Amino acid sequence: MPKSVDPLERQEEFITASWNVIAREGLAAASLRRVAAEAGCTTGSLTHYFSDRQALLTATLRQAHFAAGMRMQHAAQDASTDFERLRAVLLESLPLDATRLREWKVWLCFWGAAMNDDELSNEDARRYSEWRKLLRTLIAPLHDDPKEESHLLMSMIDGLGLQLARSRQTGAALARQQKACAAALDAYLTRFQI
Amino acid sequence: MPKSVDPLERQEEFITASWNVIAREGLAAASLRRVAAEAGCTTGSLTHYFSDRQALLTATLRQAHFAAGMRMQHAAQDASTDFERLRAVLLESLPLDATRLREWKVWLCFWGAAMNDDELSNEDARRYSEWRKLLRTLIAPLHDDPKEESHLLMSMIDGLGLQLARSRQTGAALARQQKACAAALDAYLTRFQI
DNA sequence: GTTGTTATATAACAAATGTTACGAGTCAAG
DNA sequence: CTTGACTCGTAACATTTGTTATATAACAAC
Repeated sequence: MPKSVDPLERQEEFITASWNVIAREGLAAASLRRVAAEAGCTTGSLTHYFSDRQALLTATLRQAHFAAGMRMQHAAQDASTDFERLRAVLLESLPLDATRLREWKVWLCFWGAAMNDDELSNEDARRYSEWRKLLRTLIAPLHDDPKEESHLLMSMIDGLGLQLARSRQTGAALARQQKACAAALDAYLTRFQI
Repeated sequence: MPKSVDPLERQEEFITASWNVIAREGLAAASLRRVAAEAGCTTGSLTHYFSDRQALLTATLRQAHFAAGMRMQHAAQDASTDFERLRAVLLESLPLDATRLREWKVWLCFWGAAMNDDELSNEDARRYSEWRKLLRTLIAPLHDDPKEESHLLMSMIDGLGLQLARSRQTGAALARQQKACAAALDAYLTRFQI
């Protein structure tokens, strides 16, 4: 009956477009018209797949969280020891390359918006809860107080990531700062005898 | 000649109004009309003191940074030892009461906006630089590598503060979380032998 | 009291936004 | 070939926004 289009695939196209607009121009710039233009069509198509601007933004954040979660899972797979598994996931979570840096910057925009948006706040809380759970699982075999340990470690990761996300450095200076953050993480792990 | 009004005082009234609107309804809601209404007047008066919306927001962030800086300075004063001075400043920097929690939430909004706003980004960078400088000064007499030490410590503070700012807890649960963060800071200081 | 500067309100303007409705086009099922 | 569901572009709508201009009111200097 219909035109042969995979709705799921089409939705993801719009989500990608939305993500790119937000990364390049900020959350406020992600209007329906702007996102539709980025996807190469008009609002008519966009509103056919997302009832609301709200729905589009929520789906965009959710998709990003899902992708990040998959990356974490993948990072945990090829590691021989418990410690190496934890370290691999932590390093994967930091914005140490361009893609993840962009991701952190977009997250930062969403965190600000989530202050006054229940849907975004819920999606944020869900991701946060899963991340905390994963961290506790990874720390459990390494420490006898995984709760406090993961609390501190999660805060450290957030702080290091936030620093890089807010940084205005580019090129070599940025790369140096990213290296310093990775080194800081290792220093933390060493001195905390994890 | 003029109507007897202290321009500086009037500006601060608008800055306070802007701050309150942002804290309550988010950065996007801080339109000229909304801020003017919060201050009990119309845009005519507001634009008389701030040429732009940009100027208003930048001034709002700058004022908040100034106030926070003063608080830090004050917290450092009544401390007997170097360690106590550091600890007092760190505790003052965390969102451990309603006022500072509000402050962190607003900052989070501004950080997101600063991703695509050079003026806000500059003001953010200035504050960040001063905060790092203060931390290094406070750590210097306590540790032989104040640079790396302050880097880790600053990240930890950012992470703990961010966690509280993003938290949706209220009432007793929030108070518990705030206590846990203060305790986590102390645990960090102890185990890092600072 | 006259004058000139300042403070503020009102209003207008174009631009942009979210949302909704409508219509044309597309393609598979019958 | 016809029918009908799905896709999507066009367009209209009321709101809201930043910005600017203008007019009125207040008040100090003289």
